[in-house]
Amino acid sequence: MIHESKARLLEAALKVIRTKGYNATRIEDICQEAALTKGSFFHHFKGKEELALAAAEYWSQTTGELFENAPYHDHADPLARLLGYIDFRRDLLRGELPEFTCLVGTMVQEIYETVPAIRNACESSICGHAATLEGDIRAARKKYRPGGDWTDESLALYIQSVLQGSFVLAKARQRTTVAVDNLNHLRRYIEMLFPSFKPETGS
Amino acid sequence: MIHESKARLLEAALKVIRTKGYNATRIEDICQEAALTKGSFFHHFKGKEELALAAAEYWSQTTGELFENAPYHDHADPLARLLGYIDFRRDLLRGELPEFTCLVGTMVQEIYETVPAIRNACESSICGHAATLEGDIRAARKKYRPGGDWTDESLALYIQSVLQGSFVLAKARQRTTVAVDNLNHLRRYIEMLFPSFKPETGS
DNA sequence: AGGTATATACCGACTGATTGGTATGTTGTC
DNA sequence: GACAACATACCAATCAGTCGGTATATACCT
Repeated sequence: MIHESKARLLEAALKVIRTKGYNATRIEDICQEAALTKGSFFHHFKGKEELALAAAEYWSQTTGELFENAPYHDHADPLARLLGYIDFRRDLLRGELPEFTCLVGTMVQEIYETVPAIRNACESSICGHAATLEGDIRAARKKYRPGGDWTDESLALYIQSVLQGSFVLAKARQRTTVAVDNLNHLRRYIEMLFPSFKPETGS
Repeated sequence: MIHESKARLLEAALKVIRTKGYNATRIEDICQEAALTKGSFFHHFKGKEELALAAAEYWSQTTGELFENAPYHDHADPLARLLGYIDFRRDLLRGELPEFTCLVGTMVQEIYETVPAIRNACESSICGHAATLEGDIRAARKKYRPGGDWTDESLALYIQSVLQGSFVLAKARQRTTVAVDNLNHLRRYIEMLFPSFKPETGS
């Protein structure tokens, strides 16, 4: 089991980095947010970069669990599961921006050229999550045989791109509505990609 | 007319910020890139924040001109112009990442909560650019009368979101292919949104 | 033409504040 | 007493911003 103070530091890191970005985040900001001191911080982490790696790992795990346990998996139909994922993502767009924004998407923009280790961690996190959608996409394709020249992977990554872009625009506009509208566009696209699919009644 | 050294500093700022992000960019990095000194920098700009605002303004202007003079405006059909824009954006995805990546999209992720003035400038830049698409979208809608519950503005912003998200994913994967695939998905979506449109022959 | 005043453009040494990281504790627990 | 978990004082490096100074150009006066 992970130590409580370490978990507090990681939670604090998520909050501060998602708010101020990685580079502007001072180690003492995180300590303050976690109500601990630098002594404790450097006891648990070698330095800022190791924290970022741990935070990305922690992020992958916690969000992974969130999506694993999400209700959209209950649909019998694979395409319904995929659309359910979109709806679930849309429902997550609540509260303040740093609460629903993506940690690794924020970090990778800053360090993609300068800190390869963090970039790799961000890539794993994003692409690993995208990969969880590929099974349903493949199954939906097999079932509904849609046309079009695209791969399962490219659609999964497209979905993630729309999400990441929605966060950027939401930050620029300081409003959530753009993100909601975008997910509605995305949902419509996926529905149109599978014209032979008839949506179930109900939510 | 803008002073040559000031323009050099702005160009240098674009390059460095797009590579390292805003916060990690040191004023001396920019001076070095521009082959000038801090004395010159502080002669032209009050400080880092004023530089960021000037850079955003400069970015809006130069990219504005690029798109104004782009060939996609030559199409007679408004939807062909919109699709031409997508193709044009796809053709821009050449060279190294910092060369085709968006300055203001990069900056806004870092400072959206901490520097309102820069955030406003980024919002203006992105939304101002998006607004240049709305005319063609509106005209295409009038001409082709598509169904669906969406607004001109939301589609324009969706297009920008896909672009911004593509940059994030491209940075994470260190490859351009994701971005190209995404624009192909986006193009397909727009084509499907307007089912009564028959694409012209040719490019 | 010569002289001088003023402003712009630029240089580079310096400073003060910040901050990542360290070193040295102190406390609690097995 | 040994070690983990934290605290605190401190150090060294970095960097935004300052400041005094130089070079060049233009304008104005005599």
